[in-house]
Amino acid sequence: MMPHVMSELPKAYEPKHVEQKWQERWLRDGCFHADPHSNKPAYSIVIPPPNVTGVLHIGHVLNNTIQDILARRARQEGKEVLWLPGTDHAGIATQARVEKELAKENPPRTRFDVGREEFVKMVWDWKEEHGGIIINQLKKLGCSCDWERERFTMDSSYAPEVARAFTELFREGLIYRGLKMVNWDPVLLTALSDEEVIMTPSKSKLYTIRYRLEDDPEHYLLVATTRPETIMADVAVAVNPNDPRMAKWLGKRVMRPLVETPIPVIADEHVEIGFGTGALKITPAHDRVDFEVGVKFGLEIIDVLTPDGHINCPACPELHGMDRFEARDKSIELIRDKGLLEKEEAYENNVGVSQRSDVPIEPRLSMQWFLKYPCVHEAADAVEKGDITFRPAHWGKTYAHWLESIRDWCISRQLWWGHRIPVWYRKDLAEELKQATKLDVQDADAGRIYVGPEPPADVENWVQDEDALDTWFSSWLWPFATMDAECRAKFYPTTDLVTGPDIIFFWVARMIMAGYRFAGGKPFANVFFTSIVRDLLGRKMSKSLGNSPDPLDLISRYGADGLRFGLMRIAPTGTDVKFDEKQIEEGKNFANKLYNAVRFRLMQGETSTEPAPHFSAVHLDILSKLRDLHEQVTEALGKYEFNAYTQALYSFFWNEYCSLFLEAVKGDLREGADPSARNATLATIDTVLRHYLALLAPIMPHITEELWESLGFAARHAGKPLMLTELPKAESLLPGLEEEDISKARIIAAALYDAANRVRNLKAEYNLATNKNVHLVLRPTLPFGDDIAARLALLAGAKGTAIEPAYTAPKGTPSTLTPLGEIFMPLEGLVDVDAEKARISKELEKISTEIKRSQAKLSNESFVQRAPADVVQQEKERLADWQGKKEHLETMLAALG
RNA sequence: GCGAAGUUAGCUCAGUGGUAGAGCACAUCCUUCACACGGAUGGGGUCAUAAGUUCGAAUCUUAUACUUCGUACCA
Repeated sequence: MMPHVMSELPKAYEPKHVEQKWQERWLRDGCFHADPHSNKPAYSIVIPPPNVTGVLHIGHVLNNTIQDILARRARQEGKEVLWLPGTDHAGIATQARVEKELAKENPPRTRFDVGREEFVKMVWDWKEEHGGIIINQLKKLGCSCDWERERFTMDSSYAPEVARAFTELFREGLIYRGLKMVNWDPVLLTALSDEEVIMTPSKSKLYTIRYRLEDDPEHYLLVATTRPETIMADVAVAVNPNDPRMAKWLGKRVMRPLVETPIPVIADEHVEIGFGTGALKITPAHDRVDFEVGVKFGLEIIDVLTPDGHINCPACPELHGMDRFEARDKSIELIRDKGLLEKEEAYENNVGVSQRSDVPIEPRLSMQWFLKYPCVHEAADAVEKGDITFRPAHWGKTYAHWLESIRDWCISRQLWWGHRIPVWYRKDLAEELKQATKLDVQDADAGRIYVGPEPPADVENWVQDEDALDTWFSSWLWPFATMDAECRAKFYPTTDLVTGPDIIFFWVARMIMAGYRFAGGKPFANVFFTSIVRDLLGRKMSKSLGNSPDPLDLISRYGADGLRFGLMRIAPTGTDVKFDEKQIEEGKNFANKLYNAVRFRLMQGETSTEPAPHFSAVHLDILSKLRDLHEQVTEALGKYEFNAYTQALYSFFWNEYCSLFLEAVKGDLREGADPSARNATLATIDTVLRHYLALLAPIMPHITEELWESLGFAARHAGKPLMLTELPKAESLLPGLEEEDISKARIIAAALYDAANRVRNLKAEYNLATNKNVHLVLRPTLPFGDDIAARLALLAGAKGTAIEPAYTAPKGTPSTLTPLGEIFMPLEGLVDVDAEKARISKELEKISTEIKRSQAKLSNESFVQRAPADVVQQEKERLADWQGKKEHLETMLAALG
């Protein structure tokens, strides 16, 4: 590349075209493709499949950037990498999406108007048309997934796995149909699992109601409730048998306040003595605990609610047909009118809310399919014993706790979109089977029902179950159901799983169980739980709050690389992260810095990949720091510390390379410079860039690829893209050098940079403009190379540095003590003795406090005796250093008179 | 109720026993031929509070307060 061409490059980096170009090229060249026949060691990740209805949000960016870093780094390390992408059919969300479209039609329609078959077809059509959105967004982020292997949880290759899993678990007796209390969503009209119900503290009222004694209406029992609208379904009042105040009521009967009927007072330990009035109304149809009590006492179950949450109680015409919340107020009105309301008070309790529809769920007695979880012990052991590693480790506790108190999973949903339950009922027994309170493998053996991945041969004599399976019943198979036999042989179990801790039960725990049950072992070796991204007020990102930044918008303004880098830089390993767009801007600024540093190199002519000859301490210094960077990067990634990884890359490049090294060597590149200095500097730059771009590539894949090519490095690797080029070895830096020489060089370089800082500082103290060219005189105390004085002048913004071991400064000349030696800054005719006196006095003051502190420490007997020798030694040196400075300043002050 | 994580500069966060850090923001200066998406300098912190362990604590222990999350059958 010719210099004059490069200098025509724009001054600011424009990510848009570069990123698009490389995304296309990577795809064109099949760079993301995983080869199951490769003899390289395998590295694999399956993507947590986003909902097919989803659009990319900032959580996805965090999650997938991490996966991409891991995958890209693994490729550089010579692994055969599979990152398997795909989407989840997301039963409820997707069905709701299409139902919404139907409702918008004129006239509006429901799925029942359309019919099951037609409706499912409509959802498929919708999926084909809109389902690719999030996949395309992931591509824009630069994700290096093997897109040829994109999977969908309802693919023709995936669905049979789901049915097979169901069938096997059924045959094993782990799946059964039963009439049980479930969480019922009155809006979506389906059962939900316990995990889909969010317990939400909410403000409600606690009503205390009088239940009159059957034989003696003047006396009444007080009962507290938050749900008076279900009072017509009361079948008993329970008190604690150990409650002395309640003993007299036992065996009596009281009148139910609405739809008046006598009901018994029974004794049950469930009732807490100190709470409320000590008496609990028992409504078995509408409360989980009450249901258990009802079963225990053989009580009647009276259901007074319709599936959609309206009162169904013709015996109470005032409430019949009313919405459950309106009925709550109305029922209290009726009770008050009867003089049966003792009091009402404000109250806060936990209400179960549907995760999907956001309305309070109803406990409801319902016929559903349930799963007793398989391989619970194996799953618990795997994490407990470290066969699967959780990071951060503390999530293991949450996981173990859930497994300990695990309850059967309600897996049937009253939906149409999803995997239909692979169960068929004999037509001639249909009515009988419908009523059966329990169906299991015995009924299949008896030929009453049929369960299998394929429909029964004489399907016309059977009728299939209407329900679909919970979406998670398909996603829990994801790590292996997405792979064919060949792929499984190479890539299962997967290496890493990267996901949010919010789906530890929904997904992670269930996948582990499924792995042991169906795939012969754990599904992954490591789980990395990301932080949850919040807004600056600490709130969760949500559509309704409108606080969720659009990643596509961020990409268009900061570049995908900038977004990735900025986000990683603030993503801590264990806690939540507050999203601040300023941080993303940092990522963009960094990309620009990198681009310009490379542009600067390109202006100097062609690059080479020859090893760098070492000309000066500054060259050795930067190469040695680069070697450290290799180590830091490897260590940080090994510990999944992505912010440490990013921070190390950032500070090496910006501070060490650009601010110090490049500024120190610029003189070598100017006209008339020593040719060997020029060669050494260019070769060092090329070496640094070659290694650095490779280290940075996993997190900023596009810009590094572009610069790698511009610098001509790709051409030297047979045109291979950086992403497929093996990582340069740290050991190739500084070959054949003694560590002692390297550390000497680092000491000199550090002294140089420190001295430059002190001079700049001195200039600022004298209010000299940065661009004011002063002269420096150095009285050296450290042996260093010939080039150092010139570099000092360059770094400090001086015209030159004269080395004069016997220099005597004119009175009042500003000076500073540096590790290189004493540096004077003669100012022609501008010496302000008073100002200099003041400056020195101020500095002396600071130093005195440091000396005092240090002396106090060293005169402490127990410190000197008990602290390790090196710490004491260090403290002594520190004190000596301060004292030297003090003497120097005092001499100067004295000289000023 | 129980459990977990957190509390460090105005903001977002690093920092696990030995002189408190980064970036942003702020103030002053600089458009010097890679970069103003930049450079230089500077101000700014009783490391939530209290007690303890230690020669020495942001760091280890314990308690307290607050924040967030998970979990529990409280009408």
